[in-house]
Amino acid sequence: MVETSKRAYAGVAADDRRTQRRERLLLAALELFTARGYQQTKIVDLCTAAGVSTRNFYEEFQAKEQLLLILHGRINAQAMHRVAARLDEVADADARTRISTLLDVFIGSVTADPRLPRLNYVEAVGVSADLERQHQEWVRRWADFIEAEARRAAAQGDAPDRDYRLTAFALVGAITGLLREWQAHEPPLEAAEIATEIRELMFAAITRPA
Amino acid sequence: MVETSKRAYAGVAADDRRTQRRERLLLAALELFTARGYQQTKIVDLCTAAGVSTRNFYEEFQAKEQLLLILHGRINAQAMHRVAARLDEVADADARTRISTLLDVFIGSVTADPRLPRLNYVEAVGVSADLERQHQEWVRRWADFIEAEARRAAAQGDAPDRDYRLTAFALVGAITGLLREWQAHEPPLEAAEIATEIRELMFAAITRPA
DNA sequence: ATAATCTGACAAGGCCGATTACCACTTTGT
DNA sequence: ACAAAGTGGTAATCGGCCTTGTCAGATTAT
Repeated sequence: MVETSKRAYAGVAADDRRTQRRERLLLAALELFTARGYQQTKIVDLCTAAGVSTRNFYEEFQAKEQLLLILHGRINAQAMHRVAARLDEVADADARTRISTLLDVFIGSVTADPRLPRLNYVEAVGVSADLERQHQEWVRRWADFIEAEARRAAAQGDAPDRDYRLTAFALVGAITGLLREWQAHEPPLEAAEIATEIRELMFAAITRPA
Repeated sequence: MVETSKRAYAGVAADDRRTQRRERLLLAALELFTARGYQQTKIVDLCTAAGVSTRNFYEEFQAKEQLLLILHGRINAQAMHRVAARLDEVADADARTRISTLLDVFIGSVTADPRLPRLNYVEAVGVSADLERQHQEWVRRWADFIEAEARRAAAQGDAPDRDYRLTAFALVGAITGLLREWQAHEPPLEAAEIATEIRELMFAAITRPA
């Protein structure tokens, strides 16, 4: 498809320049998709903002949707990576501590930049079947995560022993909904209050009598 | 813009035929938007499915988006109307009964046809600024509703006296998330189980200690 | 220095779909 | 029955934007 370049150019290896262009295009996509909307963003706009030519665009990506898929995946993957890493550090803490940690890290990761929840919970919705599949896959993973914590709490006697599948889905929805609201609400909501609300809600949901 | 017709035609008043065409177009829109996706649905597709000409389309609507706005508004309005009516019937019941009623009616109304949640929670997301505004407006109304029930529960001593604003938003998100999952999940989820989960979650969220 | 190679800007081609002009046909009032 | 008015389908127009071809200039190896 794209020929591999043979030699360095402008002092930088060709591959390096290509990855730089990729990143600049992804950056521009995050900015424009969330500012004007995904549909409203034209490929020329992306290229102008990224400082590359339309020709370059097609050397790196097949279509606009690919940018959205990559960004959506990255945002989720980065958040999950951070959460998992942090949870490892509190491996043998009690349920309440672990759940608090999980949520603080997640909310912190996604509210660091308002464009992140905007992209994931607004712009990336209903775009294509592929994107819907990817969304569902991530919802499943997050639900697995929450379910595992609930089971852990149950094993420690802090929660009843029951099926937490739907509870996990509901909690993912609650988080998503609050973050979608957060990035659009006027006047602005406090990220810290969102985190508190979610923490209390999740704790109540898990410890409620079966 | 559109001239008012002066006299009856084909045995039916012109206005009647127009409203019939409107309804057929809206029906076709609900079907096609949820089956192929909003963006993928072309105006000619709508006209073919509804059995009207493209000419007729522009006599009734300014643009495709208007159909989406109307459908989105209708689905919400109808659900809210049913919920409100039903809640009036149990005006002096206890908090638990009222919340159960609220949720059963709502979930029942929206899961009666899988296309409804699909349209409202997938296809109508991130389409335009107008639609986002309308979405936010409905989220606000539903949150008001839930908040009012929570306050009522607090007044009856069934829940602590605190600020329920964020809890209400979170619960709207939980419902939305579960319904979005419901309409896409393979194998299918049971609407009744969704209703149960939401009921217990909401009850736990409201009665949790402040 | 020069040929070979690579790069990026520009613009033209081409497609798709929204919008409207036209016109043949149907219905109604006299 | 006939003229006036209303109607709806077809097809042509129009514009936007994705996609790729071209070419002049920059860079490198010999």
